[in-house]
Amino acid sequence: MKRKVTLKQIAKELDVSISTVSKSLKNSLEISEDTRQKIQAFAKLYNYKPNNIALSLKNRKTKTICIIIPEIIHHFFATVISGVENVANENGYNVLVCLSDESFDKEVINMEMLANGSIDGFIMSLSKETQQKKDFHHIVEVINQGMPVVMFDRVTNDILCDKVIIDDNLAAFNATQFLIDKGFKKIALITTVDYVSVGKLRTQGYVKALKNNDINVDESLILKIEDTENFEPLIEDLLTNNNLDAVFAVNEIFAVTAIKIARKLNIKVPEELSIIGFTDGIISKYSTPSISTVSQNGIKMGGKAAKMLIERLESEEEEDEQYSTEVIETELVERESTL
Amino acid sequence: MKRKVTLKQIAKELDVSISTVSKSLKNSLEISEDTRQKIQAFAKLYNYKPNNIALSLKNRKTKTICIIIPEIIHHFFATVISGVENVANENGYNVLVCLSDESFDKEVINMEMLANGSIDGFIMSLSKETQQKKDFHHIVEVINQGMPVVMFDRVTNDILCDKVIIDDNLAAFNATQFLIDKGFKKIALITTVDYVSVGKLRTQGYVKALKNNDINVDESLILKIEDTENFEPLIEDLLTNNNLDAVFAVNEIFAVTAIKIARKLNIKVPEELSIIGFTDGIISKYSTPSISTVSQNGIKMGGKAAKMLIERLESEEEEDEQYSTEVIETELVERESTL
DNA sequence: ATAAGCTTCGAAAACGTTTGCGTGTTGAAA
DNA sequence: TTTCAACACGCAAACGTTTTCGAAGCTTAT
Repeated sequence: MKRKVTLKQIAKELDVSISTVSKSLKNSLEISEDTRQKIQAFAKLYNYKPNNIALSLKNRKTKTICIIIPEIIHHFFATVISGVENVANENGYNVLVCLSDESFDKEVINMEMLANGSIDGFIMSLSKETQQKKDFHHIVEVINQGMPVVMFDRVTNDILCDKVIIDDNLAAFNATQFLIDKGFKKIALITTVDYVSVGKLRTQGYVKALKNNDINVDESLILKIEDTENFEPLIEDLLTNNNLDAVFAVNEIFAVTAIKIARKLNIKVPEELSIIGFTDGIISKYSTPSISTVSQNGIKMGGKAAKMLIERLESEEEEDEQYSTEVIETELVERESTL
Repeated sequence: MKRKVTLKQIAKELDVSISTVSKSLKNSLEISEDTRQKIQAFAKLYNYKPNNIALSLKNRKTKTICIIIPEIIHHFFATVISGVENVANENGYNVLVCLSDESFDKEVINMEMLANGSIDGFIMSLSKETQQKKDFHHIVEVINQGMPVVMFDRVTNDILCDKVIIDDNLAAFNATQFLIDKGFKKIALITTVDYVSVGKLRTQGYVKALKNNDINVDESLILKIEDTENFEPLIEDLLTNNNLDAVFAVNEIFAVTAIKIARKLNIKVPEELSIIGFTDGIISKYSTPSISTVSQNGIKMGGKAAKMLIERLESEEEEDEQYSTEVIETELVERESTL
């Protein structure tokens, strides 16, 4: 087992100074052709690679960015990571992944732990708990230290920084309008409780679409699901007690569960009930019937977030303080669950 | 914007030496009560946190482990990451995620890039291309440098290191036996090409179960799918041309696709055809009918891998060279797709 | 032969820590 | 008054780089 070789060891072995070795390896003209070649050959032989940690310390940048997400097993977040990884790698950055598990404390701990020079910047989506508490001091602190933060998907207006989102309101509006255009009147909404920013926005879009078409907003058709809840009975009630034309669900799980329950109740999808979901994940694609859904392109979202972060990192020093919010366009993917 | 405060700055401000500050913050008895308190108060006020990079350089350990996986959008790998993250965090480690995209080159680049002090150890699952080429020099090199590597799921016997796997052969055997016990004779297998280690093992388990029960192994019932292939027509042929009793698929996608095609061909699942999948992901759970499947506990697998790696890191220097292979037990989850 | 100008290299600082050891000051004991 | 601990603190090295600057040694021109 041969440990990593350092400049110092090469220098000693070849009886030159450390600086000569360093310069030779960077092909500096200061060093004579002879010594340069000799040193380079030796370095190659021993497979010299500069120590990244030392470089990080010297350059005060780690070429590492951290992405903090609530859950990695949500397909959407996995795709975002994938997008981040892509453009990060292209630019020579590594990606540290932290999971908040929807917990405020874990989010805080992670950020504080890494804000000490370990990484160059954050990409993050807020945990539910953080959104509920509306406590963002940890993020403010990090930003105040001069570390750039890019928020995506679950963002907040209380923080000034770069953001990349989809227009949840508009996307939900469009999905609802799509159903209305099919001639449906009794359209139910299965959504999350309001403190989840995206859930709230999607609810607003749904309501707006109904109102725009002079359809009465029937609160009993709006099912707000608490996170921990066993929601299947609730959906079953919703489908049983109302003679619905269609359902708009703000995520895949709700949508596919609605389908499952419809089947159980002998309600034919899409013949008797159309269903639209949100998030174009594996479930929507492979469900039978496959689910029409609002596709948020996670890869694109992650890629954009990484790009914004890296640009801010490289531009450096200029302190734009001109934060921007990018909106990733969504797309309605029509599949089998809608007429 | 106040940049991070360092020992040096505190020292200057309080007119003491750097070492006094450092020792005070570590509550060293060398320093008088007075100075200690003064310095600690000052440090707290300015929210001093030691620079991790500097510590990493000094200690020659980064408290970061890297997990290299082929794809993050595969639910199984996402759960493994989740498991790794859990126990890593518990032990004060961070997790760097690298995606090989099933590419040999990306795997090599990632490893070489990080083997220079950036991380303390690797957890990895081989890319398909690497398995095909059987070129593991990059892994050998890393290990030879004294950096521990733990392989999981897609492993190879050509490398000596800690491993955590499931008994793919046995799990496939059990799944097949389960179908045989139901009285099925014509059992098809939908699997991957042989160079994917787990695919090969699962195929072997299937064959072994048939032979064990004196059932003729009909090669035309074994469908080996190339990665890039458009496999739907192949599965359709398989289902059309054979009057099958059951199908064993080595992953979720194959299983759910088989269901989809069966529905299209008006073959009722499970009444006329039973289907068992592999990997207990969301698809299996939310598909209709939901899919009976061999569950590999990704969380457990990742957790175990992280534990093994960290133990090796902390034991340190002892150079056990006693590598072990942990087998995570699988479980057959019965759902609606089997009689 | 000497000054000037290259070429070629090394010393040292810097990044931010930790820590063994040396040193100066104090107080008390002799 | 001298001596000697104990106490409180600073120096400096080390981790592995990069880079500025200075200093040799050599060649060339005067």
